[in-house]
Amino acid sequence: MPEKAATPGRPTAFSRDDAIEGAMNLFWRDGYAGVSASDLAAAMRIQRSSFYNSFGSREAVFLEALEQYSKNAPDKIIDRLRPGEPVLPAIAALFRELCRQRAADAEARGCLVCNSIGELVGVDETLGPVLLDAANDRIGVFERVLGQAVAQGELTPAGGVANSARSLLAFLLGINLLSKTLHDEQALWATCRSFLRGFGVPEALLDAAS
Amino acid sequence: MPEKAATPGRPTAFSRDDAIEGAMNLFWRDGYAGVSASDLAAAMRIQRSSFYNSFGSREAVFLEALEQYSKNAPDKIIDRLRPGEPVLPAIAALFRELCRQRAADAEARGCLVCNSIGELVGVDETLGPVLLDAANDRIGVFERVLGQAVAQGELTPAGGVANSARSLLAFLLGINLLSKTLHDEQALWATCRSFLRGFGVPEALLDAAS
DNA sequence: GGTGTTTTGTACAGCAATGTCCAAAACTAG
DNA sequence: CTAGTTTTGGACATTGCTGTACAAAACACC
Repeated sequence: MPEKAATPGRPTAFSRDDAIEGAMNLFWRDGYAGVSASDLAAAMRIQRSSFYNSFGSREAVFLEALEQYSKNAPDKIIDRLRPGEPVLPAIAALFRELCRQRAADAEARGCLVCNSIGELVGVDETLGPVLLDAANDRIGVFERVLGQAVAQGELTPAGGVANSARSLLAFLLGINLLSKTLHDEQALWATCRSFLRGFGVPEALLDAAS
Repeated sequence: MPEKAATPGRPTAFSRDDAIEGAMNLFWRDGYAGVSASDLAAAMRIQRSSFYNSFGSREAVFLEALEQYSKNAPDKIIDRLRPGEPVLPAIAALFRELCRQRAADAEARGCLVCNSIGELVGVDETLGPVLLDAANDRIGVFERVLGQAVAQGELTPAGGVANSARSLLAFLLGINLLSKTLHDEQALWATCRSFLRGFGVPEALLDAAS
């Protein structure tokens, strides 16, 4: 029961969740380096002192924003896949939904995680490894579900499951980047179809996802 | 004959080409926002005033650095393709060489153009459109050579040449991003092979490129 | 050697970001 | 009402970056 926890002291004048949401949208559009503590405080409509008091640092907020982002990311379709469930329709649905969301974003911000990998891996001492782990986790998930697909007879990847998983992630990263320059949903989806066909997804499943 | 052009006035105490090269390496590793005019001047081993005098702005140097980068980029293999020449071996060679270069980079900086697209498109008023054009140009080149491949009977892309070109670019962008987190050359190449196989490149050509 | 031209070193003022500090405010518990 | 706790608004000093200005330096040409 998450009632108001009856904390002592003066209550915060802002919703923490809304603040993180606002921070996430800023990072998403302008990147980590492009957002200052002042920007964050302004977006949260609080003073900088309150910001430092409640969050500690830009870094900490970024990590919370990343978690917030991951909760609503299109990839959840894959994460939720149970043994026995068909895999390929979920993969097709993932890309279909991705195209929808990326094209619907008027600011064409792409994917927060992909953007951050490009910006921070190898550059930021603390955040870099976090994003590296995120990438590797995703490869792990893909390997798992692709293994499941093979076991269920949906797929026969010639180069092995591990390489298929990595190439799937590479294309996913790429389409997210490409969505910054290509805003037409149908063109994005047609591009994904082209890839997925070669990947081994039957035409009928692609049609079904359309 | 590019002799010393016998200019009037005091000669510059630094090599402009070396300076651009140094700037490029900085932008490559730290991104556009991560490099200040002071950083650039320091890397060029000149004063900031000389920097402003010779280059004008960070933006101008970045554009020159981009051109410098493009001259040595792995994609040149494709640009140089002539009508009549086989296309698929060149594509395989492109990715093979890409894996080599990305894995050889101890700093794992990925691709300058890809990084910059992620950082600047939709964010920077001036540089964003430049990078957008670069992406579209690349799609154009891919369309052209894929059309050539079809005409020469090397390939039969089911979804059409345009979508194949875009998916090729998407994967290229993705593998460049992925190379920031995956430094093993063989793993990268195996990932590319997995993609290229689905793309329609015969196994024999992939073996030949290895 | 003198003149004209361009780079160089140094300095300057303006601006924005950072992190910290503190008194006042707003609430809870007793 | 009082005591304890936490947030808030505002202020502070520090730092780094920006763009410009200017005199001195280093060259070409005549």
